[in-house]
Amino acid sequence: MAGGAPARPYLSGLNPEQRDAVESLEGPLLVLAGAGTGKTRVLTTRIAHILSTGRAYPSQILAVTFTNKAAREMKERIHSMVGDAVEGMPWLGTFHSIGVRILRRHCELVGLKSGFTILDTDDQIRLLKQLLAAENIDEKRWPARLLAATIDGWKNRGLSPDLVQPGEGATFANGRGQMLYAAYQARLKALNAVDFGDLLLEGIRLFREAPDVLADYHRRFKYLLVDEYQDTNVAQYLWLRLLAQGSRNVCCVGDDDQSIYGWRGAEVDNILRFESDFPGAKVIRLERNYRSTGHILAAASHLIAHNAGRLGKTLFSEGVEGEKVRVTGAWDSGEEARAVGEEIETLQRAGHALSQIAILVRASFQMREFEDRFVTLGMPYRVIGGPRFYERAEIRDALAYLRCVQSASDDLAFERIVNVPKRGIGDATLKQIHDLARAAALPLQEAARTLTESEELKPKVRATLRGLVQSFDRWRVQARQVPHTELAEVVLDESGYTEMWQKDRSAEATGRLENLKELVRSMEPFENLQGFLEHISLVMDADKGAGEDAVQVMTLHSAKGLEFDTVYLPGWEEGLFPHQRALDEQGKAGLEEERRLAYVGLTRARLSARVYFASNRRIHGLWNSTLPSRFLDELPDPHVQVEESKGGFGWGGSSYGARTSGESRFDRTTPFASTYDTPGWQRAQAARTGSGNSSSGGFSERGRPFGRGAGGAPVIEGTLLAASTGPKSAFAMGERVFHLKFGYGQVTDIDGNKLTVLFDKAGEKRVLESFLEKV
DNA sequence: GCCTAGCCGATTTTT
DNA sequence: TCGGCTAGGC
Repeated sequence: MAGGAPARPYLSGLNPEQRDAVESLEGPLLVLAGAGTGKTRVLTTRIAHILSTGRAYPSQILAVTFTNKAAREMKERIHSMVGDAVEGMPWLGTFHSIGVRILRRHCELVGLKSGFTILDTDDQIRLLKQLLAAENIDEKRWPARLLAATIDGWKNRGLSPDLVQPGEGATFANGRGQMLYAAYQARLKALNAVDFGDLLLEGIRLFREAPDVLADYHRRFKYLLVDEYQDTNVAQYLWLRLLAQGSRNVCCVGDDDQSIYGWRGAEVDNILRFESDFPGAKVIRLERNYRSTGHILAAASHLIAHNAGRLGKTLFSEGVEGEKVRVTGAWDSGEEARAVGEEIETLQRAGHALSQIAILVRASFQMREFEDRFVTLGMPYRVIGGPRFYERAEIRDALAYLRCVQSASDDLAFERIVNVPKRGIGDATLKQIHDLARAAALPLQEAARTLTESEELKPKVRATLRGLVQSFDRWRVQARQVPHTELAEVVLDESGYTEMWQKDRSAEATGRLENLKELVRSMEPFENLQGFLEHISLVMDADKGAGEDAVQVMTLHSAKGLEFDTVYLPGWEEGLFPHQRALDEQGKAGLEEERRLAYVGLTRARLSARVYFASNRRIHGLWNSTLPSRFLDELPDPHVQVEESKGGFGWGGSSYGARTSGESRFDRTTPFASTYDTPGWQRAQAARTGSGNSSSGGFSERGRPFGRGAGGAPVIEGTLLAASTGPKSAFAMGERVFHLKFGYGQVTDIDGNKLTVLFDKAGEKRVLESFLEKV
């Protein structure tokens, strides 16, 4: 086979480094893949290469990602290269889904029974609340959330209760943290349940305590691949290292400059240490960027160069220089949103696809202002992130019902729905059920049954509780007779759950009912209820409405791995970005992670990156005067263009031209001199709203100083508007031009900064001048 | 057992 | 400023 060297079409089109990364199959390999350097392509091609050279069967490849989305995409891309062979890759998935898969096969070895349940954060917190109550710990002072986070932190670091340092265990509830952790683990075992952290931790324990099991996996996995290695935490690292000790053919792909999840346990150290962890490891750097234009790449590279402790990469591109990174100051967050909204309208009129425009914010509260603006403008937008489908209350309630049907011993599920919809079974009754359950060592459902057979409950409560228990009995019988989707409908109807939302007059109720229908629909591909439930806790994200043409609004964190033609980066102000808390809690490390976040933001842009900052922002309801982010000063002059916000009031600082040494480009040169209730401000407010009512605005009573300096742009709106109409086009009719996406073409019409170009390949398009290069 | 007024806290998020 | 959660009244 090797001699015949059949044509390998998938290898063509790879650059030399990428090709090296694909073909270096033996031994440990670290691929340092900068932003936009074709990392996913390398991973998927490598798998295709392993398969098509016959070095391993699909079932002998372990490929791990962090998110289901990444796993799905990888699967799709491999499929497009090697076809159905990918169907035989059971070990392509997230750390957690592979973790469960392994645990399910050997659960008895770690003290779990088959069919154990996986708790999500919500269940986890309810469990911890019970523990805290049992220990008489004031939940006000020591919230269950905090304990959950602490325990998660320990699990992320691979620490079981006995390994937690006594000093650390003392941090929660006056030294009872460790004890609570141990108690929590004991409760989980009793419930035959695990949480997300356990999926890895118990796996590690399994491998350590059952060497023959580990050896079996060593024989099985000939090749291991890990995506986003910079995001792995200690537990994932340990888990992986144990598995990789077999073949040692482990390939980790990542970018230390894009490590932005330190706060949830990711250890950049894992990637920095790779070479010492895996002696003889080969390191390949992917530095050729295929995504962004020259100015954007240069700006991002200079920014990230301010971080110490990097492995260091120098990204370069062979593309056009493109447009400079634009930095725009706005007076306040409202003006920021208005300016962005206006720009997007212009782009839209020029034929720019809205789905190729993204607004990336540091914190989700920033989204609101943009949403409000878009609603006013009638601009289609889509918020990415937020509560996911399976996290919604109605979905979890529905799932809890189904879990109760599936397993009469699922206490957490029973507890969740015993009084949803309200049936008059309150805390007092629940406590009785609990007490009996504990005393008789029964599941809650059985304890409830026993209780209804006694005289202890009031007749009314007794009847409803008995009704519920009998319903579950009935549904369990039906589960064996009707398809699981039908069963779900029956359960939701007969339990009164659907009715509860039908009666609800609130705005969200219709959406919730929709979601319930969607849930039932999503059950269809599964064979039975059990199969569905096993899957649901780990893999359930509805990627609905991805196709529509709308502006994408999301946090910087959720933008990682994505790319857009035009990216807006608002809110670059000290305190917000870098975020004050990151600085307070993590110091220099926090600052560097924030800087990586800025780097991630900039490198999402293909053609245009537009940074904004506001001089005034409302935080927790109070107006604060803010300073431009230090990151702005770290953007190199030659690649940046600084502007005042159009059609507004600017940011109130000096003009940016005169920068003397040591001084920020954005330092204010004039001290605060005025207040919100100056005639100028009121006139401006009136002009802006068009109402002419000078008492509108609502800021005046605060009497905050504002920083409009004499050196700033003119205050009168009209002046700036006139200026923003812009100079004549730099292009001439008939001129040859280049566009990064459409290629070469000829200018056929000029309308301000919007040009019509007849492209050689793409035909006639209306495009913005800034996307064009002279040739 | 349910309803509602007041209090507290308010980055980032996957599984 | 706003929303989620808790305690206390009915």
